[in-house]
Amino acid sequence: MPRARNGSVRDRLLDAAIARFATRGYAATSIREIVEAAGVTKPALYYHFRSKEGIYRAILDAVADTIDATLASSLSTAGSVRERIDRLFLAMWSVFERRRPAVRFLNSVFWGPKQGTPAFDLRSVDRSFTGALRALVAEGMTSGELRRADAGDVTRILAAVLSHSMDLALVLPRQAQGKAGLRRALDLVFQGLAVPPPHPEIAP
Amino acid sequence: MPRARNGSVRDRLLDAAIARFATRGYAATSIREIVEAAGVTKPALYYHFRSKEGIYRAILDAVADTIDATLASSLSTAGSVRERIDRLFLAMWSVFERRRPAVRFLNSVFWGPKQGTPAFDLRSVDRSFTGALRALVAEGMTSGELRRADAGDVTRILAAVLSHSMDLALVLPRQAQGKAGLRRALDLVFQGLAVPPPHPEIAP
DNA sequence: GTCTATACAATGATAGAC
DNA sequence: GTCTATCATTGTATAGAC
Repeated sequence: MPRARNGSVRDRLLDAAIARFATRGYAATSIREIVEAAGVTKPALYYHFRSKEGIYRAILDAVADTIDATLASSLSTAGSVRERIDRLFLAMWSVFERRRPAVRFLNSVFWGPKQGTPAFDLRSVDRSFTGALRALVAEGMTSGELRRADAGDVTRILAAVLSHSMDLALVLPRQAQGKAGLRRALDLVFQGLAVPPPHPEIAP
Repeated sequence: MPRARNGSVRDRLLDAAIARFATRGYAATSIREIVEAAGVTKPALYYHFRSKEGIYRAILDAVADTIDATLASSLSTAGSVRERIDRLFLAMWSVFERRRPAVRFLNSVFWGPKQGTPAFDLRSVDRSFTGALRALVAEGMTSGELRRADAGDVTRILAAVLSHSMDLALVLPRQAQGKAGLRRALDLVFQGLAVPPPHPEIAP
């Protein structure tokens, strides 16, 4: 007999599937596990999502939409380029904290092996984010706020910092530094890790 | 009838399993796929590795050993801290290029969801690398070569750059920049992305 | 919309011959 | 060491009652 739970059957199925897909992976998660965790039976899942692939797509669609919306709403042009990059990254971090299992799942789909899943193209989400960041970087170079360098290189470094912060929080929480650590990391990459050489004007 | 191939049956099984585990994941890869790709039958795999888990462990053991050995052999104390960090990273990049599928698999085991696999602790490999890098960072701060900051923060930034370079090469090869890109990224993070403020000594 | 019961394919693993 | 043949289990999915 199914156990009574809060929320609609559909939402409980989604939550259960997200949790399992995120921690055990898509291929290793069975329909049986999902429906038991949701407190329903198999036909309920097939009624709402048609197939295992169906619930997979529903999850990815939703989280991709969340990210796109966050991106769109955090791209105001107020402030310096540095301030706008900070704002973008902290908005992404908030999504990550609010929807941790879903973001973890999306991350594993994007970077991980194809676990017998049909192609679900997340590159458009990546392009939206990378494109926005790269535009900010290019603007910073034009305005003289950022050092002139390859805009792609700089974009990749910034993306690496955000991505690695999330990965650490997911896999090695004891090493993770949270939002404050992300801020410190941004400070460091903008400032540079090396001690700067003496300024040319005061050299003999 | 099994197809004749080069190499021992054991090695062919390992190669086939690595390729499948790296691209499709552990859980989504069946014994049948592995043995067919290797040109042998199932009992051959069970003879050499006892179980699916056995071949999984054999692969991870081997690649973890390779990384540990690379780490140990690239830690000479010659040169500046910056030169030694470059040397360490480029050595890791070489392992990555030589054993791309195996490293990809190891990466997915470390960062990805547990795909129904028993615990295989790769944290010791991570600690070896992170520990060596962090020691270099601390030395650079003591000697005045690196800006004083939290050594953990700096270590994480450097690790992020290496990790993200590899991830890009695996998943988005068109965006990846290879070894030269890794060098440029290191230059940028040491130098800093921002234009430095005017030197204090020449300020009014 | 959700259930009970079940169909049917694929999987990990093994016995026993050679 | 490697094969053929086979097994028990698990997996996705569906029919039909309510």
